[in-house]
Amino acid sequence: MAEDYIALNFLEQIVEEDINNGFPKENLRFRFPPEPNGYLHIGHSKAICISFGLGETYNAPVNLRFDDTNPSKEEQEYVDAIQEDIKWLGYKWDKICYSSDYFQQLYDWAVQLIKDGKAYVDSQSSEAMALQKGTPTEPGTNSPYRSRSVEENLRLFEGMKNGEFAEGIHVLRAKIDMESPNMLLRDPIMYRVINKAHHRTGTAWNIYPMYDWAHGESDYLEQVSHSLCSLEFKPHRPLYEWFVDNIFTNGVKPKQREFARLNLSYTIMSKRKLLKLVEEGIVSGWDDPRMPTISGFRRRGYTPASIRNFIDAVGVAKRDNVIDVSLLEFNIREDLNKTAPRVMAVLDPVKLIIDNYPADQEEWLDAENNQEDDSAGFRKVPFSKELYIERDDFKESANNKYFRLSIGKEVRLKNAYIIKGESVVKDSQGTITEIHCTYDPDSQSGNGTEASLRKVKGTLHWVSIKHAIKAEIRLYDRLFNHESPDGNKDVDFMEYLNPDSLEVITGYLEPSLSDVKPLDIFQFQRMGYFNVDKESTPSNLIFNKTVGLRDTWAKTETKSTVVPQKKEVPVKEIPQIPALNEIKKIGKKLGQLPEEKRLKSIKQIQNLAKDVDYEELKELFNTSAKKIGTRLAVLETLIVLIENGIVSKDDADVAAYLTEMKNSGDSLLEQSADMV
RNA sequence: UGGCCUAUGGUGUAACUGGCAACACGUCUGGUUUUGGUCCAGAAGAGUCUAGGUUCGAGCCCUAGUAGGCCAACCA
Repeated sequence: MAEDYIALNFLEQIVEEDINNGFPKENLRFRFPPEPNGYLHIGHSKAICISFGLGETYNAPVNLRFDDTNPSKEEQEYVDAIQEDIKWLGYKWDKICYSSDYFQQLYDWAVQLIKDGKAYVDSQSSEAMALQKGTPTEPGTNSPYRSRSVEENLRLFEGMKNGEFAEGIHVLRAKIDMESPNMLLRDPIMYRVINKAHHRTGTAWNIYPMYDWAHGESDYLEQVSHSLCSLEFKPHRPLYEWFVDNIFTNGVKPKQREFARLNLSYTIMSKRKLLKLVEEGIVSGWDDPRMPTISGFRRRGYTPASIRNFIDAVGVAKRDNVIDVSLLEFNIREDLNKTAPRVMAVLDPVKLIIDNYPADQEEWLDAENNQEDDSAGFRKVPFSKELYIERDDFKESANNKYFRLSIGKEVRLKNAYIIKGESVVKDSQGTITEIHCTYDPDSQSGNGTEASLRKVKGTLHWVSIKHAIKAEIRLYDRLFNHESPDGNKDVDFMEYLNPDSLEVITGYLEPSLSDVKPLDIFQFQRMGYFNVDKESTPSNLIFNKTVGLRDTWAKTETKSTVVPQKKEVPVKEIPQIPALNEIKKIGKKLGQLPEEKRLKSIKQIQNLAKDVDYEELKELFNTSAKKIGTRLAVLETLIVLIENGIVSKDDADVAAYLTEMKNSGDSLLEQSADMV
């Protein structure tokens, strides 16, 4: 039993428990309930993977339900995009549902609640109602309309439905408890009048249900067993249950449970804010490759597997989290490494001339498509006298940490020959315009000669100038410069926009790339993964940089040049820990530290001690005797306070304490106490 | 000043009815390599927010703090 235990997340444990308690497995049903008012983002993919994932593991149906109860924000475009994204992720829903399908049933139930005396029509302004609602710390007060007769409520509610009232005149409220500590239970609004056409029901309705009234009832109608949502709905749960309990007759009673939503560093996850980026033209659309939307990632070259693996790695729990983008990047690299064909492309070209290669000669050499995949085969790449290589791959003179081309040194041209740097030509500005080299004709890749097997320090990618094809290359950087762009209430997230998030350059590609199709993905060797943009055409090729290769060289290089800049801890503000807490923390291990480290820690403590209040410290005088470390820290702190004249060593409590320490039987304590 | 939730290496998650704090990313070494990629081997990094308590034994249970989050839309 113990060996085959697999760690379940807390939601899986809940389902598992329910099954163990007799809930029939075949009644399991889940749902994903997006509001069609924007595109799905990477945060939604967590919710999708949770509910659809549970569906897969239990072979249970999962509904896709559009939570379309607010006609003023919702559109068909979003309905279509959402479906495409879920399908692309590889999930299949059982039924497509719409909350709007339940408008009539919801209305009938509302009438029933009115008849039961559990709902009433309120006719105050929203301001007046807000006032009566109270605050989180003060109870609310009842509406003067709270005790309207059932008949009047019924008449008014029907009038609302029939369009007899303008928006804002009347609302239907549940009659629960205006004094509840849970604000949501203070007679929540169930229906409001909205005179706007709905994307599905047209003008049939003049009243629309609020989220809380519609959601649980929709779950119940669909017989959803576990309704999983993010943590901010936790306080809604009692309301969810109140509504369901009041209309429940038989069948499965749905159960809401909440998990922490996903946050990604350096990005925002609010649909409202993403919409703003789209509307203000900061990005080209919801699917701009810089957007954290599922469609943006798709366009950027991310694969469904990479996103699902990412979500899997992230886990499910209940605490606030910020996932480092590097985890996402790891997952896309891991997936693409296995599958992406390797090609050669030069993005920042400098001309390389092979002096001893015949001017009129060209060769078509064999190149392996993917060394991670034996079945990927080979292709031909053209080689000639004049090539492009990356400007970064040459230095006139370099130390032996540099594995690339320099004068007098040898490197291999990938899939081709070993060359040796000979000379350079520069323009008047001193910029290198040509690099001249010689090649070893016997060293051709794969021909098995001794020369071809010679080890050289590095290998460069290249393209033959004559054969190269041009392409527009779009390089992306993070959209925001701040780790949590919407984490600061005082600063508008737009201020953190990275002005350099998009760079467009021209790249030179090997000719095998001339017939690519949108969304094809390649590894440009030594550079990164790139995919063909959806706007690309054969006459105007466009590639997106999906993600760079891991680059330990770039890391060591910047490290040695930028040396002193101690990597600034990302802006996340570290709260100032009160000095005494810090001391206690350090003190805890003090007893078991080796001499040298202990002295260092004590120095730290002495430093912090300046900010310690004596009264606070005094409470620690009776720390239990077995906690040597904490006792020592307290003692050292006290000594500083005495030295600074904050407290006298003749003070009764202090003197008693010092005596106790001197006779504590611990050499460290005694030693320190003796110094006073 | 109310209610609810949360607290484990830099980050994220584990630790099954209390039993040597584990995994992944990231970081650092070294090896392999015709990608400074991949792969392989290894290392450092927390003693579980604090203080008490229960227990032979606490990350887990109890009490009290502290810190952070959520809640006062006719949004979802």
